[in-house]
Formats: sequence, structure tokens, C-alpha cells
Amino acid sequence: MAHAEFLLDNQICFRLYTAARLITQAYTPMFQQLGITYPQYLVLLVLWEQDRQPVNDIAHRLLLETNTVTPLLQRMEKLGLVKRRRDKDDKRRQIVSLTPKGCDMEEQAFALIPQGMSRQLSACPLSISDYQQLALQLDTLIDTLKNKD
Amino acid sequence: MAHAEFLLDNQICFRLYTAARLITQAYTPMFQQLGITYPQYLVLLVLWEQDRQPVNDIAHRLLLETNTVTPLLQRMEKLGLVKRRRDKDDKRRQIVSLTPKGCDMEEQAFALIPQGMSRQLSACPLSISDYQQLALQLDTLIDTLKNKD
DNA sequence: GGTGTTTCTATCGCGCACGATAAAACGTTA
DNA sequence: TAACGTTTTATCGTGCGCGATAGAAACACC
Repeated sequence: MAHAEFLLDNQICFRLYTAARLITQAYTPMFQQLGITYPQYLVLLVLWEQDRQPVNDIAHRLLLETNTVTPLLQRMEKLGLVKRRRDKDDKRRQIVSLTPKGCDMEEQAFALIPQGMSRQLSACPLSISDYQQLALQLDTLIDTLKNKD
Repeated sequence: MAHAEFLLDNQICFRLYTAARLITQAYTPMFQQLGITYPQYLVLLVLWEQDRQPVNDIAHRLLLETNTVTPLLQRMEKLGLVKRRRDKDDKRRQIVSLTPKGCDMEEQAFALIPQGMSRQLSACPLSISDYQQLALQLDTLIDTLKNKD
């Protein structure tokens, strides 16, 4: 090994990549009970917080491109979770709103996700303050990378 | 918003998901100069550390499934970065080895990646010890989730 | 009003990730 | 040796992510 900087174990990027995949996998059994995926859950979180948003606002909230969110919303519409209708005032916009099914799923998710995750992470020796610190450092990293273009 | 636990800003998972995507995006211009992708770079890191490994060992090192790694290696073989040949002693195994092109790319990567990343993260107010702590906490999280099946 | 620019959404192509499945080779045990 | 179970790799289908592109609608400006 010529360059120690390349050692896999030294890379922050690989750790983020792996941690993100593994924690999404840990969520997956709960999402399967709900019949959704993790990115679909993120869209629901945004809409549970504020219903009736245009595609662009959802994409900005999730730091995703609209060409990722549009097909995601199309799949969610097929699942009966959301509806899309053109904004009368600005016909370029698609206003996304929750269906009753999408609305009701908030209660089901609340009954599954928090317990499920605390069970998944019960063996994790990180403390609450460790998680808070981790969240803050990730926010710092995200904020740096987000404003980079 | 009925349940504060659902607030997007409170989720570790979303931060990991976002930070992983954004930092991969930050790497991407350098990978484009090399003509590879981030997962392909990870495979190269593994092979630069130890050449001639079976598919399974590479997959385990990266915590990926072989059905992810096999097509990845097929694309890398088309790019002329690696070769695959059956192990004579155990004909189930495919031994993956670097081509001269794949080997030479280590120097090119070393000339690009470290500077590129420090430039990308120069505006990040995290200190070296912050990164070390972040890495340790991510390792703890990964280790918990990894041994969960 | 007409023209150029910007905004918003959609479509396409490609490369992951991963669950499910299959097939070949190896090991074990009767 | 024959039968059975395990290991290793490959294939298929689906759902992201995202760069590139297109098209319609709104806006700005002359």
C-alpha cells in the first residue's frame, strides 16, 4: 500500500456511505410493513409537516433534484398515498397533497418507527449526547457541502 | 405536526443519507477526471491494498452484497481496470486483479483526491479532532448495525 | 405586444443497491 | 460413489439518484 491516505478505514466518505446504507436497511422492515420505501417516507415526513406543497419545495427540503422526486411522487400516487394537481395560479407547478391513506399512515408510522429504531439501536453504546453531537457535526458537514455549487 | 419525533431535523438517518449523498457529489468531479464512479473507486481502494481477491472478499470489505459487486466488477472489466479469472483451486471463485491501467490509477488518484477533498472541505469549520470523533462515532454505529442480522 | 430569459416539471439513460432466484462447484456423510 | 447441504457467483426486477435534455408556463424588458 503506497499511500496511507487511501486506507479505506481512514475515509470519512466511506463511513458515511456505509452508515447511511446500514441504517436505511435497519429501517426497511418497518417500511415494508407500511408498504413504502425510505425516500417515500421522507416525502411523507415533509407532507405531514406541511401538506399541499409543489414538487420543488419538497425537493429543496430533502436536498434532492426534481428529477429524483418527480418519479418518486408518481410511484407514491400509484400507491394512493398522494395526489398531484396543477396549481391554478401557476400552471407550471404541481401541488402535491396527501390522500386519506397518506394522512393516516402518520399514526401507523408513529406506532412503528420510534420503537423499531430504538430496538435496532439498543445495542449501540452511543449516548444521547453522542447522537446530538453526531447530528450537529453532520449538519455542519451538510451545510458546508450544500452551499458549495 | 402531530408527532415531534418525526420532525425531519431530528432524524439521524436523514442526516446520514444526505451527508453521504453530498460528500459523494463533492468527490464526483475528481472521479470524472479518472473516468470512474465512487463505488468503483472503493473497489480500487480494496485492490490497491491487496491485489487478487475473490468477489466475496471485496464485497465483505465494502459491506456490500455480491449481487451489487458482480455487475460493478463487470463494468470495471469493460473499462479495462480489472481482470477476472476463475480460481484453479476452487472453480466457484472469480479472482479479481488489477490491470496495469487499474494499478496506475492509484498515482493519479493520489494526485487528485486528497487535495480535492481538502479544498472541498476547506470551508468546513470542523477540526481534525472533530473528524476523528465523527469517524469513531460512525464506526460505532456501523458496528452496531452490521452485526444486527 | 413581441422577444428573450428564467422557472418548473417531466423524460431519458446509466449506475448503483438489494431482495429473490438460479446454477455450478465444493464439502460431507451415508 | 451417491445424495445432500453449503458456498460462490451470476441474473433478474425494482427503486432510487442524478446528469442531460426538453417543453410549457411565467416573467422581464423593450
